Amino acid sequence: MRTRRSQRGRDADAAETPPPGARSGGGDAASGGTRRRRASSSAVKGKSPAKVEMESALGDKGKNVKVHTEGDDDAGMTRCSSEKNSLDKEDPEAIRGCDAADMDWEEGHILAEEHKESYELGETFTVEFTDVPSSTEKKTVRRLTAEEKELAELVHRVHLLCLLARGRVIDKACNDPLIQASILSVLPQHVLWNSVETPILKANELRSLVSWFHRTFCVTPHSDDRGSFESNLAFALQNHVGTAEEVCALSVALFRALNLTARFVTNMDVAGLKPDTKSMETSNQDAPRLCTKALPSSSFVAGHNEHNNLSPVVSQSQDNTEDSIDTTPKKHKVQGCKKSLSKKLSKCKADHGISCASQSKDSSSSSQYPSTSNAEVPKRKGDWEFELQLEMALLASAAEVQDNELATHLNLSTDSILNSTPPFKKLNKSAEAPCNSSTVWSRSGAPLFWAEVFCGGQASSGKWVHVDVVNDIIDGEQKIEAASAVCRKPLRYVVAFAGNGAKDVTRRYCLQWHRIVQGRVNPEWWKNVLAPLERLELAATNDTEDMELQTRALTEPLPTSQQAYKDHHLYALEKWLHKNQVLHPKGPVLGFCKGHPVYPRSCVQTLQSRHGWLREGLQVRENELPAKIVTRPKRTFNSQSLQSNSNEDELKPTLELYGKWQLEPLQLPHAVNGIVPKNDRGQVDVWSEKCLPPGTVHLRLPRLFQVAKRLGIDYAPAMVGFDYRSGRCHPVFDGIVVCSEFKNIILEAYAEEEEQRQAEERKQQEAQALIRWYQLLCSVVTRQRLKDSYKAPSSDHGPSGPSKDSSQQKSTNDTRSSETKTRASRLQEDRLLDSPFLAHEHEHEFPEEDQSFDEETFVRTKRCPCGFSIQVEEL
DNA sequence: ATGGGATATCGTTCTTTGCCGGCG
DNA sequence: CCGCCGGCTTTGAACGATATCCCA
Repeated sequence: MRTRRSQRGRDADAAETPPPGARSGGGDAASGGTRRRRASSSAVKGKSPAKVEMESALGDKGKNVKVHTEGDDDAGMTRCSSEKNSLDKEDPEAIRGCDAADMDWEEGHILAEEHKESYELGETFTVEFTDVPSSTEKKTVRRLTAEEKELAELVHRVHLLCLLARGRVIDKACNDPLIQASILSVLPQHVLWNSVETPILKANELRSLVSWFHRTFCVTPHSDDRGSFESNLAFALQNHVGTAEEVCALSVALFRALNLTARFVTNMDVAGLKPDTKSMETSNQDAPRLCTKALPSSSFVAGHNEHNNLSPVVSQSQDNTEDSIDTTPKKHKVQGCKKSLSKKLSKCKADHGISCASQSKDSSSSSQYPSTSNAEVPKRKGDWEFELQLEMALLASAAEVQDNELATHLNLSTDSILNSTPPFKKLNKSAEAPCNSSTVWSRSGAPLFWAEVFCGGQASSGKWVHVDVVNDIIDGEQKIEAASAVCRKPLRYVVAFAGNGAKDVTRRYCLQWHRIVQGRVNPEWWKNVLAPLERLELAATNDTEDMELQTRALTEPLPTSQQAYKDHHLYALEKWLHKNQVLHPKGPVLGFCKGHPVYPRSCVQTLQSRHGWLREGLQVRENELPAKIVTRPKRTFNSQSLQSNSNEDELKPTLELYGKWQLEPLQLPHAVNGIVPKNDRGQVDVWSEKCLPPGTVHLRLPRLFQVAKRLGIDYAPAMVGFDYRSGRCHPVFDGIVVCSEFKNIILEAYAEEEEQRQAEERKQQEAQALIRWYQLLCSVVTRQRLKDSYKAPSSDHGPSGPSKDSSQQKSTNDTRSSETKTRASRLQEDRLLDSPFLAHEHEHEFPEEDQSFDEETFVRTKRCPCGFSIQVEEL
């Protein structure tokens, strides 16, 4: 048999709603009409077998016939043709004959002879496409739409503003005198540096202070909100337990209480600028990571060195006896911790509605240690981190030591635990790996909050020093970027808060700016947001770090990856230049990347065609050779322009591009004797105000050309651009171009004419209003007259007004033989009288004795006892 | 694990100067 | 008769950006 295929582009249904199996034929993007199909097929890449059932015209007893088609046919087309077959089943011959010329026919094969017979007999058969989707094509490719991107950016911006506001709240709390005084009161004297010996503070002099802070305050993943951040801080201060944010804020308050210039700094954990496609699609896969996020991450860090417990109860019991060692058997504590962890895990999973096999495995592994050593299943990075954090949590809750000196004790105790739980051996090994700062952070969670203290005394020679009391790190600014990347909280916006203001100090912590710049919002917007806050911050800190940040911005090391040079803000590789870019001058070479010379980005010049520069009011100097010649996009000439346009330059397949250094200001012919220089179409192309011939002005007012025409002033329509409608491009005109000397005359005349026109318009409107009032009043009178004429008889039955019963109405009307009306007009009146518009409190009554009839004019006058009278013209 | 090249696909940019019939 | 206005199968091809895959 053969299946019918509609002509491409004719079958709108096929183009708009392809079946799941449809895919673009041949992948030729140039073929007309492929775009829409491509867009829809991209939703589900790959094919599912399409099955089409058809019923032949002649048969009535169904017998299925399978018809297999081969090759890469457009299933959507085939489907539509089969639909049509079923529609036109009354006369298959007619279908065959009617539009066969418009169809492409596609050969198919029938499997067996008997099937063919049954087809001829006209029975139901099935067309089944056997091109089963290959495993590689099954994967769904879901790309983000512009709308989703826009929404994500909006969320990103709002989140940024919220985080900025949050930072200011914290900064304000750090200035609270009560909090400052309180924290000062618990500070032991011995941790302070000798300010007499060293009047200028150096970073390492903060060491003992930071260590004391780190030992004294425990970090919890979350704390109860007590109404205000100040209250939260007070609570944290009282109990020596708080979130990383609160502990960090307390450190800032302490530094400020000690009269140091300090800022609260946060790496804003902001929602992504681009939607997270992975999280949108594969929530199941990411579920373990979600759980990881929900787990208390910050607490692990404190536990690394400190007596930090997951359970707040235990934590508090220790707070009271800070120097005592808990004598509870380790085993109990560890088991308690296991239970609480597994509880948290199951809660976390329940919260996220996750129920997949892998997770239940994770769950069991966390509660049943012997089963964890399932190393056959390859672990993902997230799982690995999760287990690592789990282990650290256990270590933290098992820890009984007070300070670093007892670390060996800690190792012993954890060893004993881990020895009893073989699955954790592997994890323990990794925990014993060389411990640099980034690995510490990777266990503890990303560094999100820290302080900056201004060290070195004078503003000119001083320096902001990174101080992280949560992790007991001083001057670790260079490690933050790597630590954040490991913890999947990449640096994007590091903002320092002081004096109720804020400042973006990302540059200080970011070594590879080009990596983070794609994740940041439009710099212009961000700059505008921060501008007022930066002024406040500057007033509070009086620092001069801008030079330092700028220097950092300009001295970024050369990236080692070639792709990093794509749109790098400082450096460029020739291979990554855009089509309309060129290196001018070609040098100096700053270095090499995989053998390719690296040039400064400032050497990259963007080129434009002659016409492109013309729009900017510039023209190419004489005798300048094009800086670059590129292939011109194939133009879609219509037949007419092909015929009329004999200019060979216009048809050249290449485009000559010129750089800024080859240009001069546009030189256009001057207006002479009040005549506007026009182009050969009798108009002036106004791409911008710079393109106006000298001595002319562009007046953008409607109907202005009529004024110019009336005054006999030379003018030219101003063509400001093109509009593409209905497949053609149309010039767009806006206003006129006239010589400057006529500007005022024209404008005055225009104003005068406009005034007249408006007066005329007003006059017309008033006249129109009069007419409409007259019509309205007439209709009111008519309505009332009709109402009266029909209400009078019904008033006999009571004051209920006109009856809605049409038969009754008719009978009453019949009694009034003197009034002859058509049935149609009566029905109309019924509607009018029923209208709520006519509802009044007083219903007029017109007794027969109060009516008079004028024989000459056939006008009956009816009078209501209330004094209202109405005249009815009787036909 | 990472970088680079190839490929696919989607969104954006560039292109760049009618015709005809109805109606006031 | 003249001028205005609105409706015409809806431009569509190239390019840039980005995601993904595969391989070294």
